[in-house]
Amino acid sequence: MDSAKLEFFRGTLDVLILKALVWGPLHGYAITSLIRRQSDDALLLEEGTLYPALWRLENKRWLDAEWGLSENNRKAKFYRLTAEGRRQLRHEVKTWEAYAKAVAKVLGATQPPLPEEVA
Amino acid sequence: MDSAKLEFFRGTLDVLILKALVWGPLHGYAITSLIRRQSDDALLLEEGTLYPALWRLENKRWLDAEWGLSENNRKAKFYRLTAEGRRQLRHEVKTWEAYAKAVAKVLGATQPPLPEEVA
DNA sequence: GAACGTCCCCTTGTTATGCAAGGGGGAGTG
DNA sequence: CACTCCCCCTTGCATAACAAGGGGACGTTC
Repeated sequence: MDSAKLEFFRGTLDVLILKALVWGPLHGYAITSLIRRQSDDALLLEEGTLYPALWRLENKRWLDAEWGLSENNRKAKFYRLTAEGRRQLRHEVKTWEAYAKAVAKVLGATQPPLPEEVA
Repeated sequence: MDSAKLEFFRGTLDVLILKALVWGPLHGYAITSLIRRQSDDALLLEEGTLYPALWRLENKRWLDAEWGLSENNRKAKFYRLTAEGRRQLRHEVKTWEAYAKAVAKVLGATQPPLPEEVA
């Protein structure tokens, strides 16, 4: 099947990026690869999606950035979680889990609802 | 915590509506209550969200609608799954499950990625 | 030395979807 | 009478993700 589009799950992007940076400072390209790999190629991040998102998160002080050199000796911008970013990550993970669970409940229902539930 | 906003999970709405109608034809208000109840009040559907969505789904021929009388003897528009809507439901459930699983993989990772995965 | 693939950053324009905030009306209850 | 629940709908807004660009530098291959 087609690789999953993030479009369908707006808001998931932020938490994925925050989570990726838990492993240490990464540049944009590495964030993309990391998320792709850890999701077994299911989550493919467009660059036109990633960079505005990074800017957004940096603007909220959840990330800070610093220019440096990549492993391949190229100019690259490294992003790092701030303390607030770490808090935000915990919060968003909880939000995601609660939401996913709620959706799973509805989608997984195999018993028809009681009549008064429909009324 | 604040009740979950669907905003964070765009696209989930359609599959939830489709699933709700598996139990039989329902009017808009009943769809809202059903989803709310089955999710234990986690998923709250705004009317300004629901009705445009219903129109959209009807337009795609996944639903058809018919005026009738509610359980309380009021004028109400009943929506019903079409055959194509049923197919779509199965498809979207799979998409959701794959996506949720992929996100869970990334968010649930407890081991730092191997260096070459980051490079 | 030209061409190609990989690495790395970014912008602009478009589209869609969910939200907020309205409006209307009818039935039943205190 | 006022109020709450039931039931339908619209308009305007914000914003996130996509598509589709552009740029540059390094390595390897032919």
